[in-house]
Amino acid sequence: MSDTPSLDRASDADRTAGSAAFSPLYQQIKGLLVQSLDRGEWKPGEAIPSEFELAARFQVSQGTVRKAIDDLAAENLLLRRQGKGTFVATHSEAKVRYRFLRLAADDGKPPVSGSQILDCRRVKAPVDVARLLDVRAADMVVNLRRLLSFDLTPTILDDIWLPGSVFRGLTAESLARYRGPLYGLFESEFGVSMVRADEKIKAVAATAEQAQLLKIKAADPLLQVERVSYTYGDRPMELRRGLYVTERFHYRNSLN
Amino acid sequence: MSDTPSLDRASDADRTAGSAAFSPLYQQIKGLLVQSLDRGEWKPGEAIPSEFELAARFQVSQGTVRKAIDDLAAENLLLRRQGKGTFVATHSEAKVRYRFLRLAADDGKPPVSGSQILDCRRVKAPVDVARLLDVRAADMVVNLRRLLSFDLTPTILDDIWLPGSVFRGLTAESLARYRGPLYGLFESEFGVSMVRADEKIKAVAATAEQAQLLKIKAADPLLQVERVSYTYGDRPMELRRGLYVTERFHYRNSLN
DNA sequence: CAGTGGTCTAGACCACGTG
DNA sequence: ACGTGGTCTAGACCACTGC
Repeated sequence: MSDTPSLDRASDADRTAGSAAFSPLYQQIKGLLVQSLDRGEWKPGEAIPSEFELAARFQVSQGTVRKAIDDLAAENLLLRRQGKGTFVATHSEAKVRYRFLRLAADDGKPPVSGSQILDCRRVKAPVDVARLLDVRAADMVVNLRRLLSFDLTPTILDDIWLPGSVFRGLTAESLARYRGPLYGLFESEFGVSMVRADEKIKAVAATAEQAQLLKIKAADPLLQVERVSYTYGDRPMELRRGLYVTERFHYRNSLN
Repeated sequence: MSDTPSLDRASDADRTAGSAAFSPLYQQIKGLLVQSLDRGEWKPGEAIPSEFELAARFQVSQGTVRKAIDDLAAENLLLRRQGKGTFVATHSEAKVRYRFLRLAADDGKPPVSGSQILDCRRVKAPVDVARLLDVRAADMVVNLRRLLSFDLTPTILDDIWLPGSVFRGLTAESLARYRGPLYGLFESEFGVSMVRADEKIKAVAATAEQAQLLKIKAADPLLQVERVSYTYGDRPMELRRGLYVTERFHYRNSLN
């Protein structure tokens, strides 16, 4: 456990020579911290060891550990709290949920939301899904369909795909029992933390079936959002295709 | 010019007492740097003084200046280039343009783009525009409408509003002559650097007029993007309402 | 070779949260 | 009172760029 991990601490000669594998100490520390997060050494919501402890473990100065943590905090993997410690980010926090739930009411009032599971099956991965989730086409995936309502109005129709090898035991029943964000369930039940996601957004016309579920008219405009979510180490863990009714809601975004 | 700006350098006693106006030195430096950027002391694309020069000017250590610059680089106001210096970000760089142009081709090929100015007028600010641009309703604003084509296909219909006091002398003629991104023109001709923007996105059905301009059918789905852009100091400088045809293009986004 | 930003270290002190 | 992260400083050396 507390054996010293091997750092490519280049000698002065190595660095001068510009060895190919050179990378700054703090980035190597960063990698080791992500590995620890990935293997669940510290769980979401828990505190990680103090900067001085980590400095001692890795045999570097506290300042170097600090720079590694600064980076991970900027990437929202960790959360610093002055006087208390540094904590593993979790989707239980409102702040994190907000990063992944971009639909907001036009009038600004936070809506009351409800979820209805339509379907939950295990199937062989379609080729497009397999490609995006980086699994083989023969592999099993979980396909989950649900309808989210905001203020009792059907608003989001989600079609979700998950690698079957990771999400064993995920059933419509366990989902129906669970209250709260799906990503919170993934964390607590399957040890999968979503850290980052890419989205592709289009405007489309509702099909008859979609319109019926969302209680709108066929051919009404819908926001189509295709999301690929990644866990530690940039491994894709979820493909989500959502259709949003944007009559009284909008997708908010910040360009920085 | 080189007179020492006044820093609220709290005495040890002040800091212990927890004076209300306390803010870390590096944040004060950050503020001073933004002021210099705002008043055009260093123009987009130019290098700012070295860390040591700034440290001498502000009477702080180089490390403190570094932290201020780190923050501004993270916010994309500045751009560090090892061995060369630190530069003021500019919309002439592809990297910056990409942050503000989110529409990408589904097949990944970068499209050839063209712009057609439909209209450029000065009018009294409508109330909603005045509110978002933080100007009085009696103030004049520039209203600019244009049609962007990607690969010769009409794709974006923009309705742009700018504060008239800042954008004097902006005419359809000067716009027609200009090649390149609008934000580049704002920088070079009006000294306005766009740094950040907020967007609200919906799916809507095209009106007959919109459909005609975009060469689609009436009621076809369109991506409606309302953007407020901010310059240094979070001052709103542009309201842009865009309608995107997302038949062969999509709006890309990253959730971090 | 000189100048720039990048990394790493070490130490002092402050602010915050908890006993 | 103690331990945490936050700020500030000072100095050494590395990597990259351009003269």
